[in-house]
Amino acid sequence: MDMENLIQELQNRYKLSLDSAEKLSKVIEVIQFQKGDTFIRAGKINTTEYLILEGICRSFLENVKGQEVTLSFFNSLKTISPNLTRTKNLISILNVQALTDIKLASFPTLELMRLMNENRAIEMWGNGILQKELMQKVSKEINHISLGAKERLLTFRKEYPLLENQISHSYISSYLGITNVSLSRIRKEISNNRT
Amino acid sequence: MDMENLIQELQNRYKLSLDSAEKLSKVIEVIQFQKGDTFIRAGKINTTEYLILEGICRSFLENVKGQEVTLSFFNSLKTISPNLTRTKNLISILNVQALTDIKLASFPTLELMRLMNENRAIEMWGNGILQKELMQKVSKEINHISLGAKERLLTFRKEYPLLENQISHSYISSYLGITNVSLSRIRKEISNNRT
DNA sequence: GGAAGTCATTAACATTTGATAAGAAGTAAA
DNA sequence: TTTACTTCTTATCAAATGTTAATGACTTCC
Repeated sequence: MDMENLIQELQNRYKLSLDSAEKLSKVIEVIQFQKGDTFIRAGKINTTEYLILEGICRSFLENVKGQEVTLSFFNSLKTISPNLTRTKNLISILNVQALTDIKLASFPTLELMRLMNENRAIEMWGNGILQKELMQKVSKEINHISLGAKERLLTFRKEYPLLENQISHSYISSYLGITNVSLSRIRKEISNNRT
Repeated sequence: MDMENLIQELQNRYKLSLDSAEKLSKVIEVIQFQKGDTFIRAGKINTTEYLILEGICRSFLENVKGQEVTLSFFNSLKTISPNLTRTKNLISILNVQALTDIKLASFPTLELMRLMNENRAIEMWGNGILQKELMQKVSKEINHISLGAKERLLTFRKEYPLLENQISHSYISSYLGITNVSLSRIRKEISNNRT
């Protein structure tokens, strides 16, 4: 993505004036991580906004048994905001990890808030992100309760097309809440039925 | 609950001054519903906050198969989750139903907002409760993915003590994501092991 | 008190998913 | 190319959960 497109993206995404978007673009730092890197950690302070330019990430947490549970995936042009991950005191409650080599546009949340200027706008922006996330969670919860593993995989494919061929399947199974072996079995069942 | 306690409850819950809490208490309307009544409906406008004085409610939604999925329970002296967390553009995104005869203290969300502004008590109050709600959802999601039905029932019992003896079990099974028959079987297993 | 209805339990069987282990396919390093 | 390593697949068996149906307990209504 070139600079002009990026500025337009910022304008749309954060409802900024052209002027503000240009200012924001000046403080943007493009950073890269390697496949496997966990760049936001639960329990650590996180005050940076990320826009994915290339690659795929996941958010995850450990359960009581020490297994990692994948909560959601982020791919190109998705944002990862501290609004999603942090508590009041700026501490992140979840981990975010690169599943491929990734390139991110990053900038301090504070800078964005400064440019948004009005408190009302900042609050609505943050609330909007959270509300959207909540609705997604409700939807995932209902899916998970109502559907069997096979149907959940089909739903996953609709929601994240292509992803199944781009990342390790263990992340997908921990997202679906099944074992790797079950995932493999279900993949086979589905492909057999499609014949 | 007498008026004095109610006012104190409002103060704590919404971080209002005594004065503001008293003002709020003046616009409170106490309403009653019968067991089974669904008094907040998905898709309908809702602009009201509720505090449960007596009884038990649940929030729920229909899944694609037409079955009702219970999202959470609310019992005495809990607020039904704040309007902000269950509406989008004033439209409710879920149903709330009385599971016993209930008595509610209700007041307009707008009035609460007005009083909060007056206090300038908490900017970002909404952000805080949305985040709290989100964390609860994340926690339930991880539980549901990581634990078997028996462990989920035990978790449910810790989170909602007594509830199991006060409401129809079909609501509990639809909350846990299992069938009524499985719930009954698991109850028996647990009580046998406790011997 | 009896009849009808609802709900929880139990049983028998089917299906799904997990656990373990072994093999196959792909990838990276020597 | 060989070796080692990881990941996905496949097979077998065990455990958990769903389905269906019958029964008993309890309420409600007449």
